[in-house]
Amino acid sequence: MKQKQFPSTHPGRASSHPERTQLQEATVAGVRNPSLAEKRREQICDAALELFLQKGFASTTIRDICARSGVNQASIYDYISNKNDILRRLLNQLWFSSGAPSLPDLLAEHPENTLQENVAFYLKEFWSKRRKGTLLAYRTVPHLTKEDRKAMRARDEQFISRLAESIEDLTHLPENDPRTLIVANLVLFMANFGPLRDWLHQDLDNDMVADTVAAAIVAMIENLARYSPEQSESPSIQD
Amino acid sequence: MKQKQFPSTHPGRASSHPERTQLQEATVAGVRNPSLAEKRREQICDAALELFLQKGFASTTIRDICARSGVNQASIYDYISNKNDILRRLLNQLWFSSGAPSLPDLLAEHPENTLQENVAFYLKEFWSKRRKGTLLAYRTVPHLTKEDRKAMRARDEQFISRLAESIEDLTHLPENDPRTLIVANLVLFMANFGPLRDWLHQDLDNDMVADTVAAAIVAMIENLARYSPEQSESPSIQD
DNA sequence: TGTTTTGCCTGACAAATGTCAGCAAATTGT
DNA sequence: ACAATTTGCTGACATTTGTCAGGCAAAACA
Repeated sequence: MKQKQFPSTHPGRASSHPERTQLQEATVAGVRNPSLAEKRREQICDAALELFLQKGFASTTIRDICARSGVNQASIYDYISNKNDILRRLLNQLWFSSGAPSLPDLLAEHPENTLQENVAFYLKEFWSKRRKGTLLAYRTVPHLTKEDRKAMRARDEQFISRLAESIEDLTHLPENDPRTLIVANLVLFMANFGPLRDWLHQDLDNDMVADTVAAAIVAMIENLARYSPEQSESPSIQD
Repeated sequence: MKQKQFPSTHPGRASSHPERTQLQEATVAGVRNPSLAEKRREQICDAALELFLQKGFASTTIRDICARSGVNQASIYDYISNKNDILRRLLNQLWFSSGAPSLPDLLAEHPENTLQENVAFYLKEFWSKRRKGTLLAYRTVPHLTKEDRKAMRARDEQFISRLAESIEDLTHLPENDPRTLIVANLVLFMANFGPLRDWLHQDLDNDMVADTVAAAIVAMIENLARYSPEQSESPSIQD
């Protein structure tokens, strides 16, 4: 109940994993029953997410979260170790393990579709499954530690380099051409387009936006391929 | 010194201007000398901006701002009326009157350049002149009032519809085709690309990114033009 | 039924925060 | 040099905040 126990007090331990694939969650020993603890943590995180998106992290109080989740102000510390811990747990589930697909996987699994179709599908999935994660991440950067930011960037860069490889294949650009990286960045960025802009713009049809953006991405990639050194004439992008 | 005087206590007055073109700044009568007041306000805003971007709005305290700007904790209220007022003043100068050019103007003033050159120039200017404004805006949304958000959106939408008109001209798409609007949105969004992503990615050459993004935008627009109903064969985009 | 365990909650504390009253210091005008 | 005005500042206020100690009731167990 009272005694919390912090993870990896061994200082050398954390850095033995060179790339952490998640953010460190404090282990809290307030409540014995693990399934109950999990259930409460879910309540807490659900409430916190809504509030963080609505009012921002810093001006959401523990009292707000308790009121909304129905958990008592004292009890909450039996399930989470502090306010930042809630944020980390949220990012773990929304940023690191959101159900959003990856474009390279999609291309490999559905070669029967055109590039444009696959990209459009990818965008729609991403926008619906990662909306909140993206919003939360972009808005709470200042409240994250340097290490957490680094872990998040690492995750993104992993996506991006896989994407860059795909683009390399599509365009036949050489491996060291930085433009594949840039375009990969751009694609990921456009995948964020919906969530990030929705505070500004909510009156456009989502599917049509996705289709237009997909067309734009395809045009981008085709344009890159057109100036590839290996194939200067209309390369075969359609797979 | 002590007496503050708040603007437009007449409730009906503010809404007589249908589109406010800035955010409401409280008039503070603490200090008589207007140039001194302006100088102090600048100190305060400069310090506040750095801190807001570093630590976020809510967790930056008035004491932080005072320490950094050299203004006394009590005196600060002789120059600004409250913490939110600082944010509004910052957004007024960084969002509403940043020196960033508009792409339609650029196209009109420099018809001797290619579309790609103009777009690339636009992006570089935007990224350098509007970087902080964009970051600040996107991160502080939750702390703005509904009216303020509306005013900011209005500003953006004004840009976007002018841009959509330009794209209409370039692509010869009909006026009611929503894709021009979507592409205009995308262009503005990509103009935000640099600032927003720099917490994730700082190791790419800025100019090369701008050139590649410009190429992507041009490809997007050409692609749109290619399927325009009026000109189905390679339309003349180069001006 | 009596005891022990487990989860919940009332109440509170120390620290931090936005805000300012009222006075001291400096500047200005004469 | 003096008075009047303008600016700067010490110190403090009421609140809000994150966090928890310690007790209480219900459930599990004997």
